[in-house]
Amino acid sequence: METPPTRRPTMDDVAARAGVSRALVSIVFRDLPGASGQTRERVRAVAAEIGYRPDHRARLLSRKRTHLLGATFGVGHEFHSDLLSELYAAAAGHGYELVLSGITPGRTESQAVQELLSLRCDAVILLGPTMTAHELADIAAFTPTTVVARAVRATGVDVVRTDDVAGARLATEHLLDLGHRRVVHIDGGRAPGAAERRRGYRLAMRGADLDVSIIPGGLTEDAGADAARRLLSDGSEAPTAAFVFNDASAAGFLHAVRRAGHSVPRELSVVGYDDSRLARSVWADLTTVAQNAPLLSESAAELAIARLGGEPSGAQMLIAPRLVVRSTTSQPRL
Amino acid sequence: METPPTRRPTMDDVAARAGVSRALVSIVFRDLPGASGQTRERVRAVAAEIGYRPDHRARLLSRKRTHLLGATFGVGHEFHSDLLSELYAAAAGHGYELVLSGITPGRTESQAVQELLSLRCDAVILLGPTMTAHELADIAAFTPTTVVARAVRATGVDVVRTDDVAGARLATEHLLDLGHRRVVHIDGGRAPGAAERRRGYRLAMRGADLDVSIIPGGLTEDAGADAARRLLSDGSEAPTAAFVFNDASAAGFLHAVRRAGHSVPRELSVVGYDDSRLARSVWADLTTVAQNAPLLSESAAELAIARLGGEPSGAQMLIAPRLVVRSTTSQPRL
DNA sequence: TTGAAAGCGCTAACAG
DNA sequence: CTGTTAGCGCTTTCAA
Repeated sequence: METPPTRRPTMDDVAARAGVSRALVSIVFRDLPGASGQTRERVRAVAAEIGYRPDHRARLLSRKRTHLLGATFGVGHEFHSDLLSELYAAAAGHGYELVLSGITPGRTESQAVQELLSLRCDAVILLGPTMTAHELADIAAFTPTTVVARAVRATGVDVVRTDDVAGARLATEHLLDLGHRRVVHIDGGRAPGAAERRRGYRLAMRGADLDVSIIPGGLTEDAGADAARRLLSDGSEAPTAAFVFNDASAAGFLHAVRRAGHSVPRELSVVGYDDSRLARSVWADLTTVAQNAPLLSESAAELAIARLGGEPSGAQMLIAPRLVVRSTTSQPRL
Repeated sequence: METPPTRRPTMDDVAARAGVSRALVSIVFRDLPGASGQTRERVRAVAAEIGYRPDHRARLLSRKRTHLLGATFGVGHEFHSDLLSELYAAAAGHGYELVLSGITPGRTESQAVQELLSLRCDAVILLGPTMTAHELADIAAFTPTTVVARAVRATGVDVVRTDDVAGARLATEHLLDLGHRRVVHIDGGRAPGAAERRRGYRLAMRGADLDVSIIPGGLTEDAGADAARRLLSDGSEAPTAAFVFNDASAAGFLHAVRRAGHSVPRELSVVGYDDSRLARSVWADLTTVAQNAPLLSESAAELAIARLGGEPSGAQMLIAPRLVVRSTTSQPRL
């Protein structure tokens, strides 16, 4: 076993040892034309021998374009993780590298973005940012900026997001198609996407000439459970189906409903939103609406890169979601 | 609104405009002694005015130590997310910066590590790596390496992990303390940690002079459900409690048991492992064993940094887990 | 094909 | 307190 060298080998070391110039080594490592096959092999062999790896920092510094795509994401946010996986693939597919910057309770969105900017990322992709349109515009003034999964209009920023109106329609119309007539919506209050989902629900109900009934909800299991309790103790005519803002809330809702002795889907059908791990669990096995993570990511990467190519900004791209039918929906009991 | 400049301002621009030397600007931005309060203010003001931000790449390149801590993690891995949050805090607390490198289906562990190495991170922290001890040793030969949440012995690498033997004992003894005597363990096969958990279970049972009964399981809900079905259809005397390898498997187990008409915890107590989101859901509300993510992360960061200070490698640090009692365990029915 | 020279934007070590 | 002088390890001309 080799003893660790005091200094990591540099391109010069490789060049010297291989008996060529440093520029040549650079060419070989970037797979550019300008070196004979023989030379290439020799250079690579020498590099491997002395354990040389190109220094990323130096490379970035000397290039005009860094070919770095920066992405901020919520650490622990399930959906962001899905997006990141695809983003890695999309970036690589376009010859870019992805640099991550996580947002945690102790690390603000702004800090996360600043890190990416000081690395001189060519463009930044922000997953579900919560900052103001103004702050976003400030960032976009210096760096091509693409926002994913949030509806905003800010000068200079591109937006890619799921068509939540369509998603809510999909969910609601699924219930209507099954024959339900009294369908309620447990909403997400002021959460991002909540307004769109209410709208989609309303459109579907009105389209079928049915009464709209929106119950205040939230994003958590507790919120869903609360809504269920209120709904069940309500004197009015009981609904036969509910479309809930997201999976977490739907899970709480589901649990409370079953707890109260009602059978799902026999007495009440339930649809969630997000297709999260929870929705897929054997217990919930929830009918839900899935966002198209691969397409969202691919589109975001493409938009960002297009901007680098001089494309004008301001795109607002809507991606269609799809319905995932599981076991919490069925025809209403006669 | 200002038009975006063609070229980002550099330290020289700030220096020129503030009428000072570049070195001074550098001092101001690094908060080093050697500049008057007045000068500091003026420099900062000018910098803000022309929109200057220090260039990270250049900074890294010129420093001997990069003060970068690299971390690889499984994108979408819930527990890794917990660790990352804490790692960000721990790194910042020690004056280091954290660089993330994600592992996805399309991006191997090795690629992820290589990226960190080519950024010249001072040290790398690998969350639950699956590579061989040999591969780990190869990395550690060049860069201080700390492995988190996996039991390995590789020359040059430090390891921080949860004491799974203790965790399994905790879980089993909780059941014994409640008065259970027929306690089975649904194991995790060859998964990391499975051997330790079997061992902890065995120790606890033998310590109480009880019969050991280990049922082959796995890591998924399906595996847990399968194990439950096998257990229930088994002719032998039914157990009153089960300690399951992890929360996912426990959830599947739980569901299958209830499906079969048995009441949890009245007829059968269940304990999981991990304290995942699933365990906390209103539905499962699973008694489980929680790893100490903050301490794991803090320890990993400290070990890594200690190594940079010349500390010898090879530490094997065990962190104590803790029991989280929820609603799936109770005294056995009389 | 190859080599020499000039940066990229910063930090570091000294001399004023 | 301030300025000068070297690099850090690579890419990028431009000539040979």
